[in-house]
Formats: sequence, C-alpha cells, structure tokens
Amino acid sequence: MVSIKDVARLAGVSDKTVSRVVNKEPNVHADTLQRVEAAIASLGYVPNMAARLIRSNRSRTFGIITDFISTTPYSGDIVRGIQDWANANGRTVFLANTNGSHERERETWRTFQSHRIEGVLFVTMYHRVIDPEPDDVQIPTVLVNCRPGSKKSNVSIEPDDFQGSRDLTRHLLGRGHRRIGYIRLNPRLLGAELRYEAFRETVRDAGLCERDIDVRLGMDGEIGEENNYVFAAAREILTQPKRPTAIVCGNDEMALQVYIAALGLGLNIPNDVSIVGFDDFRTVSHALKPELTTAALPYYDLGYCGAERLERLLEGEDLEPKHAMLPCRLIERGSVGAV
Amino acid sequence: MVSIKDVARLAGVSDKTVSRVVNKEPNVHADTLQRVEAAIASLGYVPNMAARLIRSNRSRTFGIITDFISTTPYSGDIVRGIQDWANANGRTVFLANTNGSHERERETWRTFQSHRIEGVLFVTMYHRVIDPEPDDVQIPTVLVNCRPGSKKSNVSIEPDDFQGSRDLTRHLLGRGHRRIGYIRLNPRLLGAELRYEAFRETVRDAGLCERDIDVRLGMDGEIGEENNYVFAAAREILTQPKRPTAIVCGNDEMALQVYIAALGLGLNIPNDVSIVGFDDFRTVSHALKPELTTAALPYYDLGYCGAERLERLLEGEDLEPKHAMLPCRLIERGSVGAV
DNA sequence: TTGTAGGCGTTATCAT
DNA sequence: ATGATAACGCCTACAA
Repeated sequence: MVSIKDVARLAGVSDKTVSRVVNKEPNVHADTLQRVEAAIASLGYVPNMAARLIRSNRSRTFGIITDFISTTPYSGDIVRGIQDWANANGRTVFLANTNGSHERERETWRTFQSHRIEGVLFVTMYHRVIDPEPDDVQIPTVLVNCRPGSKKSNVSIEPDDFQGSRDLTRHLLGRGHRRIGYIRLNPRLLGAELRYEAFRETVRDAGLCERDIDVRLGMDGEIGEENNYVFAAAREILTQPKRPTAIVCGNDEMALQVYIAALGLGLNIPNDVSIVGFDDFRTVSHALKPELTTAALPYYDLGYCGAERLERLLEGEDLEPKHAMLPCRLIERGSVGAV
Repeated sequence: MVSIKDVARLAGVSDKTVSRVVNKEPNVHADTLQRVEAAIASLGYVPNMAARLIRSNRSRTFGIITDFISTTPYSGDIVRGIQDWANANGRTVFLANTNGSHERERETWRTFQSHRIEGVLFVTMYHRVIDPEPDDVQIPTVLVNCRPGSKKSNVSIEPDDFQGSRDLTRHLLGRGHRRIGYIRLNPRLLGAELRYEAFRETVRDAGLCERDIDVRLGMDGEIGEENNYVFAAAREILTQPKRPTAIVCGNDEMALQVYIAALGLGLNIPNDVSIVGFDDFRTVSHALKPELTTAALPYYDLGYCGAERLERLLEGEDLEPKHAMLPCRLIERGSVGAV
C-alpha cells in the first residue's frame, strides 16, 4: 500500500509536507503543492485512517446496532436516514445486527469499542421498550425507535404513535363516523397501547360511549410467529346487524386483511365501510384500491435526527428533552368516506 | 484510553507478553496468563484495531455498498445475511448507501479504501444489470443481486428468477390450468424479462398456444414512481367472457391488486380464479386470504453466500462459476386450486 | 515555507 | 517463557 513516504519521495519533499497538502494546511508553496498533488494522483495515494486515528484518537465513525431486520419492511429507512446524515457530515458507519441475542450484543459493543467508534445508534425494528445491558462499555448512545425501560436514562428518539392515532381517529370523527370498530395490534408492541389509548381518549372526548365502539384483538404471541385473528375479527365486526361505518386497524397489514374480508362479503370501500391503517407500508397502502388512508411513521427522520442528536451529545451538549418524539403524518387517500 | 502498556505495568510483564495473551498465542505460562487476564479485566482493556491494522495491514473489515434502500421491503435480508456471515467469521462491516448517485459511490470507494477495507459487497435492491464505475479504486468486490453489464467481469451472485418462474408456471400447469393470464413487471427490472421468458417457454413446452395466454403490462416508468396498470389490467382479464382460470403476477404487490380486483368482482379465490405471485413479501403473501402461493427470493442467502464468495476471492481462490445463481423456492399456500 | 525528531498502540523479529 | 527493539503511517511540536 502506498504511503505518505512514497509520495514524498516522488515529489522530492519531506513526508510532513505531503501531510500538509493532504490536510489542506496553509503555508505550502504553490509549486510544491502542485508537485505533491501530482504525485498523489499518479500513485493513487489514499490516507490511512487507522494511522491517523492512532494519533488523533478520533475515528469519525458511528456504529449502528439493530436488533431484528425485516420484520417491518420500511424500517430500513431508519438506517438510510442515519447514513444520509453521516454522509453529509463526514462520518462513516459501522453496522451490526444482533438478531435479538444478548450475547451478540455484548460482542458487538466490544468490537465497536476496539474500533474506537465514537458513538452508537441503537435501533430497534419496532417501537418498543428495551432493558439496557449492564454497561461494560461506555460509548455515547442514542436509542432510536425505542426507549429505556429501567432507571437508565439514555437519550432517545421515538415516533409519536399517540398523536398519529389521535389524528386518524379525529379524521374519522370529522367525516361523521359514530360507530367505529378497532382491531388491536399485538400487545407486545409498544405502539399497540399508545395507538389504542389515543383512540379511546379521542372517541370519548367526542362523546362516543362504550357501545359505539367494537374492539377486537388482532394478533398476539411471539413477534414473527404471532397468532393472527384479524381476518376472522373483521368478518365478525362486518356481519353484525348494526355494523360500524369505519374500522381502525392497528397497522396496514391488518388493514389489508380487513379489505379482503370486506370485499369477500360484497361490501364496498369506502361506501359501505371506511378503513384506516397505520405505518404506511407502501407496498400495501398504495396497492390497495381504493388506496389506504393511514399514518406514516417517520422512519427516515428518526434515523436522520437520531444521528444528529448523537453528534450533539458528543459535542457535550445537554439534550433537552432527553426523549424526543417525531410526529406521524396523516396520509389521506381513498379509503375513508363521509357518513 | 487504556493501552497494552497499562496492562503490562499492572501485570508486571512486558507489553509483548500481554500481546501474546490477547492474541491467544502459545508459550505463555499459566500464572502469567492469569495475571494478565486479571489486569485486562480490571482495567477494561480493549485492543485498538487501528494500531493493529497499522502493523498487520489486515483490517478484517468488509464494506457494503447499497444503491437504494426500501424500495423492496425484504431486501434488507441481504444485508442481514452478510452480517451473519461476518459475525460468524470475525469480520466487521462498514455500510454505505449511495442513493443511486455516482458521485456518492465514488466517495464511498475512497472512504472505504482509506479504512483499508479488504473487500466490498456491492448490493442492489432489485435484481438488475449495473454499469460498473471506471475503477479508480481496486478493492476485491462481489456483486450481489446484480450482474456486470459491460466487459467487466466481476464475481457476482444472483437469484434465479427464471427457475422460480418456471416452477410457478409448472405448478399451475400441474393443477390443470390451460388458460392463464400474465401480468408483467416493469420492464426496467431484470426480473421482468427472466420471469416472463420462463413463463412463455414453460407454457409453450406444455403445448399451450398464443390464444391460451393473456399477457398484460402491469407497470412501467421510473422505479419508485411507476405507472400502475395492474388493477385495471386484472379487471379486464377477469371480465372477459372466457376468462383465464389462473393469473401469474410479476410480484406479490401485483398479486395483491389482482386479489382486490377479483374480490371486487365477486369472484372466489381459488375456486373462480387461481393467483400466484413472486417474491414472498410476507407482509402481503401471509396477510392475503387465502394466503398467496408465490416464489421466495433467496435474499438472505444471497447476502450470506455473497460474503462467503468474497472471502474465498480474498484467499485467492478461483471462483467458478464467476456468476453464481441461487434458486427461488416455490411456496405453496392456498391461492391455487385445481381445474 | 520546509524539514526533523518523536511518539501514538500494536506486532514482528530476534534475543535471552 | 519472556523481553527489547524496531517498525507500521501519520501527526504534533519544534527547529531551521
């Protein structure tokens, strides 16, 4: 591998002068500069970050730790957001996936530390509470899409499921719906409770009472191998004599099943029944006809802002609030009608 | 940051002895070993990879370059496969996303080179041909989910779209279907041609003729903002007097739209019409009722095997064939009936 | 404006 | 079995 010395020799200067050129330091004669730059180009010299790091102790790298990948399709957007921020700010990114194993997570922290990574973004693939590992390793960390469970008070950034669900519910109420079905997410998901609470509170504030809403559990069990009651629940809700005029689904995947159930019963969406989802899984929400009204999770921004917060943390800034929330955006498409 | 010298001092040995312990070299007395390990633990020493790299010239890192993220939901599995291989083989992984920008790609190669990354996995998010950049940088590279377009002969690994489509078509023929509709993928996708060719060849070999099949274009235009004709095409196919008994869809997203169209027309799946997809987007294929018969792309294995190939490339092995293919797996669920 | 000496944390080499 | 010394590529501090 060609080093700074090779360049120096070719350009007929000392290695320090080459170093000056590479780091754009002042006080280099124009002629010298040209000779050095020519030598760099002709040899294809690229600075060795490792050598640089050893002196400066600044690796300019972040690490990303993810727990699971691909249970939710669009959460790769979080990683994309982090990268875009990193690119724009001269940082490079290590990636590690734990597959949910604490053993692997421990190893990962050590590996990252051995690379002298300056900060870590701990990214979970669904919104949840994590019980942080006992810290053998102390690298500044920002939690993305999750929040710390116990005493530990890490900086974090999360989507505002509550606000998203409230907006969806208000949208329905605004269109005149007064009898509403609700299909709940797997209770193991943090979003399940937040979205459900927002729904209850919002319909109550609007003056609806218990018998105006019809709540069913859509899924439960281990994430990734859950029991799925959505299709059956949707059929039950929709075959009642006095069926609701709208159904709120825990997410778009559930909404898809409700569509299938409704269409199978010969119902028209949105004339016979309105449907809303959550998450904006575009593969689903765009493909459904009519397209699905839903709330988009701010995945990309979670990553981008998370990286930004990490940088500020490293600069010693005091982050207030420690736990930031990013709003979900209501996306009106065709699946909601007026009553 | 605690260094090998601190450990040596505390353990009362030379730094080289500590180095031996850390690297599990032989010829260390049991007592010494214990003392050193105790010192390492009590100081929380973690080796500095940068310093190690500077001497050994082996970074033990791979880089992943992705083009787009999140257009296809499950392609994050490729990255997961790479990581699992890396974890199992003591390598750490850098990640960079180009968002399709050549400028960014160029920078990325340089950044990777400055980190002395030993090999690169170039991952595309849909199966396609790439026109490789003029190589300023020479790092051993394996193409994953894509193949080199021009003269350049990189090692690559791809899914076998042709075989997957042939298996799906044979499955339909085996169930007695003789009038079959086909909805084509966006022609810009490499999979579009491969899947379509396999379909044509397979039905022809089975003795069907042109008027037995009904082929429509499902999408075209720029990836990510394509024109979508699927729903309309499906309705046309299904409202013909002599409609096909089965429809083959370019992918699961299209199959979803065909479901919606069929159900909206009051048709029963699979009694009135059978449907098959491609890709096994589980968010869709599992949520549909009946669940969708499809062909799963070997995303995870593409990543895992791609990393393995890269390692062998680095070891100087001669990879034959240079362009490997991984099979797609037929997944029978409920959307195909017998005629 | 340019160069020299020394050191960062680690490993290779050679000695003891 | 253990240690001394040099070297890796670069940068800091200082000198010329």
